[in-house]
Amino acid sequence: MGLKKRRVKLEDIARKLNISIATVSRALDENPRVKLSTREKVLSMAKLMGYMPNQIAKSLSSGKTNIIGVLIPRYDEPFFIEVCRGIDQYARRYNYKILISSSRNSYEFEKENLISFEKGLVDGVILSPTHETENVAHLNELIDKGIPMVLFDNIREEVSGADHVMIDDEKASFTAVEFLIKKGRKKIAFIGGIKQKKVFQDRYKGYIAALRQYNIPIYDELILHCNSLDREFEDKEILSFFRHLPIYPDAVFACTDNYGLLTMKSLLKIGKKIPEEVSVIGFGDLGLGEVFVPSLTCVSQPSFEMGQKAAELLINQLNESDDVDHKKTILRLETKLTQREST
Amino acid sequence: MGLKKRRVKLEDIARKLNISIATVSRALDENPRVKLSTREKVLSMAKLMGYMPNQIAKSLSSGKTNIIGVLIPRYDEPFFIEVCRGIDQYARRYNYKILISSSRNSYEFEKENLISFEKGLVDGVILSPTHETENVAHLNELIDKGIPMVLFDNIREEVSGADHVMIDDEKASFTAVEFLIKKGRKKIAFIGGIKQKKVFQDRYKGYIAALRQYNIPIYDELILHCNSLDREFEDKEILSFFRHLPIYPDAVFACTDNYGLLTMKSLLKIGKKIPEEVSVIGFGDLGLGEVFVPSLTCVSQPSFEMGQKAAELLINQLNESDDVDHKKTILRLETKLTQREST
DNA sequence: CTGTTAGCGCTTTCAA
DNA sequence: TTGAAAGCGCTAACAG
Repeated sequence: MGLKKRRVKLEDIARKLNISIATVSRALDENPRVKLSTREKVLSMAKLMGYMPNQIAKSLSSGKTNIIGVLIPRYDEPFFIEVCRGIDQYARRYNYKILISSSRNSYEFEKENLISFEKGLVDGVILSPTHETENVAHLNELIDKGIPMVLFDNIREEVSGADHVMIDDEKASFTAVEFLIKKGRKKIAFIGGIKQKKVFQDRYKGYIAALRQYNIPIYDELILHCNSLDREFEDKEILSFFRHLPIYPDAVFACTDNYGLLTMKSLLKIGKKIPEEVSVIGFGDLGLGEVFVPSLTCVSQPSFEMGQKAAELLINQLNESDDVDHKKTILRLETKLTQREST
Repeated sequence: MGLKKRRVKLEDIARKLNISIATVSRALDENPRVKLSTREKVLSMAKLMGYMPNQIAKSLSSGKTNIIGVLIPRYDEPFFIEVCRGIDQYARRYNYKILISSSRNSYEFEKENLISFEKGLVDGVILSPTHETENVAHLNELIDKGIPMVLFDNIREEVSGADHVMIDDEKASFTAVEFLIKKGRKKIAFIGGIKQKKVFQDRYKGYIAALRQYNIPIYDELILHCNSLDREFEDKEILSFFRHLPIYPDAVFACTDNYGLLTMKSLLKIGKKIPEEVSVIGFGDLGLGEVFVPSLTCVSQPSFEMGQKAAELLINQLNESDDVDHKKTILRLETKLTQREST
């Protein structure tokens, strides 16, 4: 207690062994250019003295931090957490750590966070731009400064220097709505998210495309683009939507699981039977839908895998030599429809 | 493109302005010992040249990284994410970033992660030990090496050098069960978590204490200590428990919200009416319980605040001078019972 | 108010 | 196979 022992460093080991710092460094690196006996001496002395390398010094010297910056729009969205888990799992294998930040759905915070990523703490960045992000100059700037980037979820194809990981939202939605149609549903409501987000635009397109293809009438009154960014307000917005419908849907396609659950909650409140009177499909599939009674049929999105793939792409970029121009990769992952009790 | 511009550094600005690096450094620091005109020159030149400080170099030189390491047992538990949000929100105000890792409920991974925290990347650590963690030597070791630590959730009072943030689990449970008793319930089941976790032990104690105090019989058959560490198995374990009960409870006190939801799901499956035939109370309160139909009454735990407080305590420690011995703080936060439809 | 200089702990040429 | 020494970019003590 109190006797704050100074950290052991290479120099200490070197002195103890009467050899140079360079040799100690090499030995610890398992560099074959060190005599085996020397290496062993160093290794055991290091252990004996409780040597612990200084990551910061290493980074300064090597120019690599082995940290990946991850920027998500919000923490309280299981999808993003799941993606982070995937990133973490993959990154860990390659000795990278992840530094997660939230842009809290704000373009300003996003910029702020990216600036802090510019300060050399991270080797690369994985991010999902906020819905507010119209101008992507800050992203391109970062890339120009030589910081590799991978985008996922709300991707922006204009960012030509970044890799992209996505799903085919339009197709997935089409399939989900088609499924409802084939079950004989004719008045299918749509609960979408913030219109500025590409994923929501695409899911809407898929919905419309399916209705068109099967000649199902499109009722504007059955379409809601949920604008709330806050759990609490989403709740109210959706409940109020279902309370005041002029015509009643026999199915609902919701653009997220959470919307799907809130939809079911609203319907149950109003006294509708699910799925007898109304079928409901969600989007995401992160465990919540499974617990609910009735459990929620939904488009299963490979969130964890998205994270893994994003990490893989980023680490690949990090290993590319600096002087070849990066050729952009766009990865489209598969989704599937998971059928449960709500349809 | 391609022309990977070298990063601007202090030296570049200094040379351009024909002044010393030190002056540039001071000017950028808003150090008052720099003539105003010089500072302005430096500032505008820095902006002009697109200077961005190198965080790593700063850290090496200053001995501070402004990073807080956070170690949680798992990511897929909203409680931990919420705590992280709290930490993040507070830390951010003091210019700290957080580096989150998961020990994946394993003692070995916990040790591994702590070792990586020893490498100088973080200034301090906030953690919730895993249930497997019996020996806490690795925690004390880290503290001895001068790395401040704050424990939360599954705290270990033996770790005398760390601050603790907790709630009074026993009291909170007592109150919850008492509430059920006062509603006239007499056969109250208990769904607990891993027995090795202090929080679950305490919640169990509170449950027993309440029953004793009100002379309610304790049925061993109505007590389940859920051992699963995995969402999927928890589900099965609980469903099977309720399927095979010899006597039927008129209330259930579940030690987490998730258990509460799974309990309701099981009960609904079996055809029980909630709350008419069985009341259910959960523990945590992180939004899920609110969506479910019926919504879940539960003990509201201030998760976000726990994070904030943990960060506050840690940052306080970081600001203490190194040579005074740290006096341990134990913070106990308030819980409350949030009544919803399930009781 | 400003400059000089010695580190921070490690990596990595270059020589020996 | 090893060592000496020059950085990596920044801070801070000291001198002026």
